[in-house]
Amino acid sequence: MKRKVSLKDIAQQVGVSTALVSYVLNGQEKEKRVGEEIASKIREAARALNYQPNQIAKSLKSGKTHTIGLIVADIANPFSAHIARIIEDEAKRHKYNVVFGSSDENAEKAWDLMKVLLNRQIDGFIIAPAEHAEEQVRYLQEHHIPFVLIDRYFPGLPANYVALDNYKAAYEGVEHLIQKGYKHIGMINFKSGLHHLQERTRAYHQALQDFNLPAAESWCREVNEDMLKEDMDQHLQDLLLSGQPVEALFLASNKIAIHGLKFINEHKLRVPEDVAVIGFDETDAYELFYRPVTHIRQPMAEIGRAAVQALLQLIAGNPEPTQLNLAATLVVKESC
Amino acid sequence: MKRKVSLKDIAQQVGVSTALVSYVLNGQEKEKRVGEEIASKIREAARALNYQPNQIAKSLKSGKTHTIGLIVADIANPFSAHIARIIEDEAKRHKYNVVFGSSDENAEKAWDLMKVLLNRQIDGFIIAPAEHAEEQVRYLQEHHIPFVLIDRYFPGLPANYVALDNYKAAYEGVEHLIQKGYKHIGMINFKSGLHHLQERTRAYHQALQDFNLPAAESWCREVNEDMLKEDMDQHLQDLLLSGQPVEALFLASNKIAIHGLKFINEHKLRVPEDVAVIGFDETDAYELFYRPVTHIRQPMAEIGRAAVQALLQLIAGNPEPTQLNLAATLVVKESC
DNA sequence: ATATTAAGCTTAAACGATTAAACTATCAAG
DNA sequence: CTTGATAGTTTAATCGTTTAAGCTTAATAT
Repeated sequence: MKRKVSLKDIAQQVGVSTALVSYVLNGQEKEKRVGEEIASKIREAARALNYQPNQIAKSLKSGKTHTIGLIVADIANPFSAHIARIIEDEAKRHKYNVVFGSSDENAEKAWDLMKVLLNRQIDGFIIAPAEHAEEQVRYLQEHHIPFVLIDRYFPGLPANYVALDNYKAAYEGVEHLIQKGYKHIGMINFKSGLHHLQERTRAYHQALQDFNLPAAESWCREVNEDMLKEDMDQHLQDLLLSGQPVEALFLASNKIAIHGLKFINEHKLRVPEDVAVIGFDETDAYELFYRPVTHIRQPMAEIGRAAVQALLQLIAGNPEPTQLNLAATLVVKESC
Repeated sequence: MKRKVSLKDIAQQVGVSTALVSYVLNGQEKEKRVGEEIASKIREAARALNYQPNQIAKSLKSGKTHTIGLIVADIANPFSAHIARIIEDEAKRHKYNVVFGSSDENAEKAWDLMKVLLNRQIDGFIIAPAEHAEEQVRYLQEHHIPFVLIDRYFPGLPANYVALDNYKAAYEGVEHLIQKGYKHIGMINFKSGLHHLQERTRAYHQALQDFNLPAAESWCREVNEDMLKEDMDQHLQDLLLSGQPVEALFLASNKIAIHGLKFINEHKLRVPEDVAVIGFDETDAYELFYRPVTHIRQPMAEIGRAAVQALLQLIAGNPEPTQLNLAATLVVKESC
């Protein structure tokens, strides 16, 4: 790589010290009263040499990198990709960059990633924490490193977060099924200690109870992320093809829903006649399924923007707590 | 943020110079013959203080950041997200990090991004170039900045790239339709000057000609990326619902295919009876459509890995040219 | 006894920028 | 003719590392 043009080169060319060059190029010529003539010579030379400041050097001096570290749960999930993009855009609006990592729902990997990003002196974090990532959160707090959690948080561990009101969102979803007249309602969720997922299950149970509907334990199933297909097939078999199939199914995430819809296709079940479906999050699949799927949509743009804004506040030294549980939207289509 | 522990702190604690600390922590104690005792004291102190080297300072010194700049065309497209993830993983295997940007198919934005990343002293680029990005490529060449193009390249502009053999891939797709007995075959592609897209159209025409099939100009349509829905609806209306509809449709990208499938759903057309479909790239949609969609799959993992490996070669100073046109796989399902 | 070598450590410059402090020249006021 | 202010510039330290070169001290060879 051709050696880059530095302040020194400009200084030499114009015949001044690097200090002057720095002042001029940072628009401090007034405060530091740099001579008109010299100033324009410097600007001229900078342009001629196509000077590009070395951000590494700048960062070393200032301790600021104007960079946000983003750790998402699984970049292969469109949810993560979408929110990453929003965060990138919002950050860019504020002249911040984003560097990325995916923890793949693995606290260990998330920890490594955090270390790597910290060594790169990022100014703060936006993190979708994995299960068992409490220690990580505490580390950040103890070291006074600005961060905002998104999508998930740990109820026992006060921290800034921007998330969904998962209980309310799920409740409304189940309520919708109930109002449509379904009585035997099943649910599939991830088996996970993550609070935001548990809230969805809690809402499901509560809604059934509030409306005095029958609730069999066997109607609420949990699948392992790492053997999703096998688990899904097993549970769907039980729920949909057994002697007493459920009439409606609440699928508590986009990945779960995708598998569910595939299963339904494969077994030529009719939606909503054989089984009504309601999904969570977004995926092309919902619109593309032969009967577009009613689903619970998260306010992605709001989450992303609020997270960036909260983080930048923190970085600026403004410790206003941000703890948002935003509302979801029920998108009614034809699947129930 | 609490001030971080530096080499100096360790040096002070142990009572030696920073040089020794640096040697020990970089495993040069043998070459630089550091005393056994001191060395272990240094390691001890480093652990006790939880020393994390400041990568910014390291980079400033070495001129290396161990970071690859990745510019994808549109991070919202699963194609980009997927390849980004593969590149990230592969880079990580080689102890490299990846910083990201999305050009949103806009050469201007790509240029800005490149400047930003360059100022951060990334060691090299992997770029999916936007249309009209030739100047950018030339800039990189002139400045001897290591880079590898992916997915697309400019035929007139020799550069390293890892891409698909789009002509062959598309030809095989159309050939498949022909062998299935379809005679009136339409195609929808993006209106774009990008070579890789044009190759798909060229293959379509050539295949029809080679097999002596009728080819009406009006069967090959082009849509604008920025008004995709409107254009698609218009053309699909013409192709599928006119007096003389086509029997089969080659949809030349995942986004185009998704819109196409939605249209087909909305208008209750039967696949493949009313219209056979073949898609390009990957999307959940293909598996999820009520009749799983035959499609042309790109070897994502190979592309990503080859690109990283080629780039690291370049960075290491090894100027072997890499110009790969990899083969696609025809994934046969039930849509034709 | 003297030179040589090796071991074990420190010094200081360098990377590229920022910035407080010092310096010089010019001019005005007392 | 001082003194002081002002404008315009340079000097040098600093951020946290790396690393060539230099410095001791002790051991070994001649």
